[in-house]
Amino acid sequence: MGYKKKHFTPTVSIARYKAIKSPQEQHSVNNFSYLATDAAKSTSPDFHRDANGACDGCAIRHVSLCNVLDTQELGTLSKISTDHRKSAKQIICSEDDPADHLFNIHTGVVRLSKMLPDGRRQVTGFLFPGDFFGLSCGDLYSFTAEAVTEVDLCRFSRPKLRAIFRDIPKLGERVLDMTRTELDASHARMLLLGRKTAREKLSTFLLDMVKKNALTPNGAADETSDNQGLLIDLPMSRTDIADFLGLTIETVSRQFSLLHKAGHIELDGAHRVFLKDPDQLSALAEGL
Amino acid sequence: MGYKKKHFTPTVSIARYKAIKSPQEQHSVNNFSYLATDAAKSTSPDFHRDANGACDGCAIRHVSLCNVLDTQELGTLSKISTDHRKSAKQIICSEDDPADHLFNIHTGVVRLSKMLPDGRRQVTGFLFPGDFFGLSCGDLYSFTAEAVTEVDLCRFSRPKLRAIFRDIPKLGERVLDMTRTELDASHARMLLLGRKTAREKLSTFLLDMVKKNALTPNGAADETSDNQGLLIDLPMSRTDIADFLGLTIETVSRQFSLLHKAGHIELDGAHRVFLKDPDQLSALAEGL
DNA sequence: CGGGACTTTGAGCAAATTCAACCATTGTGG
DNA sequence: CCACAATGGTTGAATTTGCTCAAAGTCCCG
Repeated sequence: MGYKKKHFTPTVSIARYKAIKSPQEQHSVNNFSYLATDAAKSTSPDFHRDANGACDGCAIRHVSLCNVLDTQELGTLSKISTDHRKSAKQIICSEDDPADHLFNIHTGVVRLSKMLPDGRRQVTGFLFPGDFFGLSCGDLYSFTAEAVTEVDLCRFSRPKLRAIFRDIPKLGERVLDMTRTELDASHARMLLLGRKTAREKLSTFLLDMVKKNALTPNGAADETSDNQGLLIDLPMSRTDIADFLGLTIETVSRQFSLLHKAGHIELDGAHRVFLKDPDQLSALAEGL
Repeated sequence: MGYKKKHFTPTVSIARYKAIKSPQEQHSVNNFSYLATDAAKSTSPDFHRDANGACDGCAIRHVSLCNVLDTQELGTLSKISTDHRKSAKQIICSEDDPADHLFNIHTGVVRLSKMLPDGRRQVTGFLFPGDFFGLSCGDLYSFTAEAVTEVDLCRFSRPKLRAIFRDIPKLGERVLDMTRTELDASHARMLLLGRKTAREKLSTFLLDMVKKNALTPNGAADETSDNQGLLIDLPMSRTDIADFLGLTIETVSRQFSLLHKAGHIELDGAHRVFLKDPDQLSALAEGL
């Protein structure tokens, strides 16, 4: 862990550092259908607005930060938001850029990451529909956000949103609650990064993804009849998983193979995993 | 690195898991004078109250969450808080205990940590005067808090505080700001835990401690005249540092020695460090 | 001055990394 | 439509960082 890159390859690292700014590469990345509602598949950027431009019909209203608002308040909020679509691999915002906007994820998966000057990367989180990001404390983003799949976002201007927080205190409370939840999760991940073995890390990750899959609107965490096993989708690449867990792609790949050989999981391609016994995996995740 | 403890030694681990509940072992831990105000050295638990029990004279009022309140609001807050003193090594609250209280640190240093069933520990943070903790999102604490030095705390009942948040929205805003800052810091630490080498970890830690020392009331981050070098105190043990950085005590100790041999630091005992060239150390911390 | 807790240092080991080769999938251009 | 280049994933061999085990040195309080 924390092995320093010895032979620094500028092309690769700079490519990763600046990521891919060009908007045309949307191919070759799995577009998990469960991650998009039918509405979101339209070409219109106003994917979740009704005829009046209001958010009433938003599919993720019940899980996102808006879920504490009544229809009228939702109207106020919808007036200061605009909708945006990003294709897979596109950058949404970059570390050290001015933090002008807050983003709320409608469909798709986003990854947040931080980088060291030599290109070593840490993925600090994968975000799913209903999650928001961009509420940095400073004036600059402290992370880079990129689309893992095709993503639909609501974007808010930070100054305007701050004013609305003043008018609707319960919105601030809601954001505080969500931020606290994030902070708790990040402490759990520190335990993972600092103290868990590769096997424990991957087991923990798979179980976390079960929860995220379950939160997805069209919920894909398929549970077989009597709770024997779970099927999950992993939209992100092995590189993303490695950078999330503080490992290399080789180690991640090997641990997948080992979990398979040990009879804990089945693999259907690289992006679909069946957890044969979640309870047993949960024990592995804790080192038991 | 997430090496799993091979030879499980129950006595040690259980001692660490349950930590030391007995209140009488206060000896042998450095009591850094700069961490305590004169008032705090009195035996009275109401160390920062004036004659009316108000917080007007509180030495950390300007850095703690109370700094957005006027005198009257401070009065409201002081009515629902009680003061507590903990000696070094005492537990303040335990993981999975009901989260009834929020704590605000007046003097001293607190560590938050999480544990795995076999005793592996991750210190998720060191807290200094003005910091607060205990605002978990669930009903149970998600961490254990222990006194590193002798500590003075204000304690608030969570339900009562929640009511006050409703009355004084700017207090909620303030807490959100502080929580955001915490979250940013925790993302930076994920980068440290997942991607930095032992030397980079320790260098980063030392520089972080400079900032914390500077925030301390009697500020001990002594800066020599023309910015050549910084002197810092490290109240925590090598074990604490190791568990904070995801390393072993041996590795931490060796890295201290190596930084010394390389001419970057001077050591005065285990708990006082002189950083000869902070800028150079800062480069080391980033892997440059 | 003595004993316990903490820290430092040394020697060998092992988990995860680096380097390298091979395999699978997918999209492109002839 | 197929060959082939490109991207991503898997597997193997050798290396290395940081860990484990062990012993000696410090510091501090009683």
